[in-house]
Amino acid sequence: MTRAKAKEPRRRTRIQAEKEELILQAALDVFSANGFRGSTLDEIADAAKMSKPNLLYYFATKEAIHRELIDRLLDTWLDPLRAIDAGGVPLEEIRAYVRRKIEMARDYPRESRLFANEVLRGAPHIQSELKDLKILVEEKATIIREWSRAGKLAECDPVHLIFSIWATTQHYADFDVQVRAVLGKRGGARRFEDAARHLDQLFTNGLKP
Amino acid sequence: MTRAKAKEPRRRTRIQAEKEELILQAALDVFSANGFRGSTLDEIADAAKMSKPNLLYYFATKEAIHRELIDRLLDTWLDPLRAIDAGGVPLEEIRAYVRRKIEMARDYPRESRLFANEVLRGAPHIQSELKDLKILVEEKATIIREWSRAGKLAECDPVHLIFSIWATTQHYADFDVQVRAVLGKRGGARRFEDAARHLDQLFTNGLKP
DNA sequence: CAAATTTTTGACCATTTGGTAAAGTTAACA
DNA sequence: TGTTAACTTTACCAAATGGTCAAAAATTTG
Repeated sequence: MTRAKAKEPRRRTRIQAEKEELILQAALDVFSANGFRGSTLDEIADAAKMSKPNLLYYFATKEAIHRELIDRLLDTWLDPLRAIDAGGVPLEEIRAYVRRKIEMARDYPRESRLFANEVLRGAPHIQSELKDLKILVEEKATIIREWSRAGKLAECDPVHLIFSIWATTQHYADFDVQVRAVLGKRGGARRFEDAARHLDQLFTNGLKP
Repeated sequence: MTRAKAKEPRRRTRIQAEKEELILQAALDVFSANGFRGSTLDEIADAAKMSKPNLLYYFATKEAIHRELIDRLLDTWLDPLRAIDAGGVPLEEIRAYVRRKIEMARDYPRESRLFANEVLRGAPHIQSELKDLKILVEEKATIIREWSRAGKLAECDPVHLIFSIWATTQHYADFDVQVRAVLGKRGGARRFEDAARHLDQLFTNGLKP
């Protein structure tokens, strides 16, 4: 007995899996560059090399595509933060977190921009996710606060510290055009290495000579 | 003799000045929240409480409104950076720059978001301005490099340091929704003060205990 | 292979979009 | 105050937009 009722939903076909992935990649390009409202189904369909009705065969609405992208994004976006280990060496844990975040900015710039776009316009689609985020941040902030209290880390506001790490690292994805314009030729491929070295130094020692 | 030729352009009327300002304020609200492509003339007209054709009497196109906003923005946006003084006390100059930038994020969040939106989507309208920016950054980077060399400041990559200052401060304007969601009640009004204190500490001393 | 199912297409639609034309209304100045 | 220029409105347009539908083409399955 393989399938009892005809009404039972068929399992996803090979074509479904392939085309859905194709669409999501195309949509990630378009949404991350133009934001939700600034993107059109025609653009996404073009980028995915299929007709608009064909695209709408796989995703019912423009919102549905966007939602799927956001869901996938948030799933992995916070992994580096989750990985902060209360049992580790405090300063090393922070430095490793910064390193992981800058690697994400380098490897997933479109995801970073998708998220930035969303938050910039008031996070209309991720209100509930922001609550989870708050909980996670508070958990890690407590760990960092303990570290400071124990003298393993300089006195600091842990939540604002996390903001600073997000800001400095994601900057290299979100403001990439500006970063490359300012760095000029020098910015070619080395920019993420240079950034990583700079941030490591900054977060560790600051600027006091 | 008050005006020689009839063809000579009349000077701006009171109504022109008022309405143009009204439109620009409305457009700043809309563009900073939705980006250029995501904003509509109808929305801007609504926000400015006038009809769309009336709005187009003052600005020929949607682009014209946006351009005027961008021009005004860039005019003052870089003042804090320009103010860095080679003759000042190095660490104090940097700290003062951070302070000025966080004040701008607090007082001009819409402008910050307008700029962020523009850069996020590849800076299509400010290519030439990015060149000026590069020149200014290089000028100030040279100063900072000298300070480091003279032992007045820790060794650092000056350009990436400027990026870090931009990122950390503008974060409070661009990601305001997220910042407030994570801080919760505590974030009410104190968030900019707390951020200023935190950043001062971070950029001065880093995290090493 | 043929039937059943999935995928793709082309033609279409209502709404929204940026923008125009022309006539009507208000304000300024002589 | 009357005329001229500035301002505002109404009605409108062509193109783009998100989305639908039915039929055709391709694929899977018995």
